[in-house]
Amino acid sequence: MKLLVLDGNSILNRAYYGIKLLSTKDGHYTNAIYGFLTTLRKLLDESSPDAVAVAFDLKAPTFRHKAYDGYKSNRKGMPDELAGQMQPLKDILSALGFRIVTCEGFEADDILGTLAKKCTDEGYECIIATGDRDSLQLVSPTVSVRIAATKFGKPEVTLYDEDKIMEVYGVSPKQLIDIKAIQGDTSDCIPGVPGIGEKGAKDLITRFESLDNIYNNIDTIDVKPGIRNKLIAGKDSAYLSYMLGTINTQAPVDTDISGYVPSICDKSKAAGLMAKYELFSLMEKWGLSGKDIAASAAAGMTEKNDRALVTVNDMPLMEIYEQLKNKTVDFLYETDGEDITELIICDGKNVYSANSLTPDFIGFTESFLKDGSIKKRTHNCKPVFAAADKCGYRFEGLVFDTMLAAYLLNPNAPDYKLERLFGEYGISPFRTDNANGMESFIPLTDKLTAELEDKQQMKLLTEIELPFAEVLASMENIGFAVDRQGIYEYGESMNEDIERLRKSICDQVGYEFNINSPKQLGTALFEKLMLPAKKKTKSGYSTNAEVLEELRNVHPVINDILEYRTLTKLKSTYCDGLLKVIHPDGRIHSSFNQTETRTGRISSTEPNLQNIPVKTKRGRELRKFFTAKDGYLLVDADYSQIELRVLASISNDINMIEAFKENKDIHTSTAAKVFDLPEEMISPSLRSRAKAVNFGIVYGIGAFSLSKDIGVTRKEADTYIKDYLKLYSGIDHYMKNTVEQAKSDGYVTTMFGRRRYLPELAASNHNLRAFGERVARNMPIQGTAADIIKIAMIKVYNRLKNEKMLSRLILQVHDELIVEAPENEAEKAAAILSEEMQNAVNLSVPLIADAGIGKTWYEAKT
DNA sequence: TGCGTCACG
DNA sequence: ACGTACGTGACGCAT
Repeated sequence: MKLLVLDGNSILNRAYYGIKLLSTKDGHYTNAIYGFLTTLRKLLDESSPDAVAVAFDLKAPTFRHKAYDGYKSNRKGMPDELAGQMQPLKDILSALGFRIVTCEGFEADDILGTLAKKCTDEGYECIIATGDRDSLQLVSPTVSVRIAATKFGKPEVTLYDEDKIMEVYGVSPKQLIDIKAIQGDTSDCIPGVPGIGEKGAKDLITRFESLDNIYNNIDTIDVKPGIRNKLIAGKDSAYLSYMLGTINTQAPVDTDISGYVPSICDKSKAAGLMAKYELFSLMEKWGLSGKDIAASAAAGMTEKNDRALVTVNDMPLMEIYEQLKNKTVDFLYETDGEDITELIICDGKNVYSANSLTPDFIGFTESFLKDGSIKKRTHNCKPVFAAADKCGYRFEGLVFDTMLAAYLLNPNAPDYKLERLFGEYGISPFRTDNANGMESFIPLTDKLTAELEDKQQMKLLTEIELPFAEVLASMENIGFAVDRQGIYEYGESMNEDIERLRKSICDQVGYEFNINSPKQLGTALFEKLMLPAKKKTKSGYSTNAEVLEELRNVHPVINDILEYRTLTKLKSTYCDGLLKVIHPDGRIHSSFNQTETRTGRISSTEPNLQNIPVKTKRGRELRKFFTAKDGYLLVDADYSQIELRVLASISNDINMIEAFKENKDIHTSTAAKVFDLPEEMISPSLRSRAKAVNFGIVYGIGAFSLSKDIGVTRKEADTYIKDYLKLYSGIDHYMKNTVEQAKSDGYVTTMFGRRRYLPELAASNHNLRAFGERVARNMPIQGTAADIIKIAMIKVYNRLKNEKMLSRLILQVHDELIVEAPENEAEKAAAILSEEMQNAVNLSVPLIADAGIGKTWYEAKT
């Protein structure tokens, strides 16, 4: 018989602090549960015990042995985010078949000790798993301790047997109590002998074996007089500490070890609970499947899945098409990145499948996709739009997309893979043939539809995200023409300068090193050259531009390093990086991700075309190599101050609305108000301070950061903010109101109903909560602006198609749109672009978007 | 793989 | 008492 005993509290604690906060979409924290269960799984796999007991402290304050007032009084209570995970964990453990042991008046440690002793008495093996080292004293030839920690989200277990303890501590397990009796332990309020610490205690016990030995021979042992005096003075404390430090082995718990053999796992209950807490990755590890979730439907926990679908084989594809006309269907597909290679279509009863080997597949696919009378629901529609676009027709009749729907319901999710969504929404995913893929997909679409309707987000899906996917697909297909030779030569032209700077820097430092390594650079600057180090990072000195900027006048090498950084960044990320992704057609086809950001913006990857340099002269040069193809021009328009205009509108602030209605320069206008000067008196420096405040407001602001940004004292920055919020009292009111609302709802929304859940607002950690409050203030602004430009893009895209123009949208950079237009269409495209951008939505302030035209991005950007 | 850094809105 | 503005992606280094 082999017993595994866990110290539940300490393992839960380690798991909590070892894994970043995870939470379900409705804000329930789950990181500690996750960590505990992965640790337990690892322990079971490693030691295959016959019986398992999980010991927990009871909530009530507990005292070991006789009451002692100071005992554990300085231990902080556990944070709410952890406390809330305790009961769900116990429920899951019970469902998995494990027995939980608690004991009034005794700590988990005592339960471990009691069960370990019983095992020893019975001749059983006992494995203790715990997060802290108090239990090491229990180790014996048949009792081992496994110290469990969670590092980087992964469980780590270290085995401590008698040899290992001797190796690490140089004493036997029992002597650890003697050491602790002298050394004390502040976290457990064990006083020890005042004045003797870890080293002294260890030395004494190594030499004299035990506390008793020391005190029995206190006058004769070979120690310094100071130590002897401290020992004599601390004798009572030492023996009290010995008692406090000794784990009780007589706790009144059930010591019938056979009673801890796990009972049969209640699979549906366990699966239901894991689904409830969205711990899908754990389910597989615990041998639970989608069937178990389905089984938990009986308990009302998850969706039941009892559709009977009929797989239809051998029907000619065109007959299938006839069958589908005017119906609403669900379909799933495969692509090779270019064409659609497989289609599985279900009309609610029959499942039809076809692939590129089926006769007439291409013709069927086109008929099916472009027939708007067939209403379609799918998962991840963008590649379908892209495939249709490549074949020269439009994909029509799309009414639902589970990927986009799930993103709208919760933009915080780790991904939107179908498999994960089946789990999250409690639907059996684990049957593999085509028809049964549908059996899962149909209830998923039904469930997501109901949730979107419940949250009034259906319009957001059908009027924004679905048509927007088509726009993105088109932009990806078209791509952005570049001057390959130009980029190459630009990159080559930097080589000399980079090498010159590298030499100069190494010369000045005095030895050769890799300037690209922040670690080596830190050593060179702050140890070799002895420059004053300002900030530190986790792994050493900080060497970022902000730090270096302050050292500019301290040493001439700094200038060279800053320039070296700029040039190598341009070379590696932009020249080398872009050259790698130019397609044979001479164009760059970035991917636009529609489900990546928490705010509703899109992101751009491989390459990222949303961060092409513009701020510095040298960087901006790169934009001369982003061009229109022969006979075409680029048309570029960007919104002026869209976020502040959105803020003015949603906060309904009269002063800011007024400023925008009069089409004033908002930063000058703000400066005039905050500094109480006429607008003509506003210097560039005052304007730029006001600009920083305006930005800060949008980001959720703090006086410290603002002062750092604009180089004034914290107090001054604080005054600016206060004055600002007094002047724009509507904004002040709106910000307070938004945070309050977010705290009661658990989420914030944009003007168009896009949501972001903010579990951070419930955190007890001050910084995390403050972060949540800033996000609450920022997301509705950034997100509404993102909604608006999406609407504008849909309008521009359709207008260009409807007017039978050859001009096409090719890029969006958050508040900027670029169209590639035939030379003779450019003026008209520019007019359409600014018109549709300005009229995309109706705010209580005007939206302004000015367009520019040029052969390159550099020229076209106004 | 995580970190530090830096490019953009 | 505590740390310090929102949202992204790519690169090179070090582990």
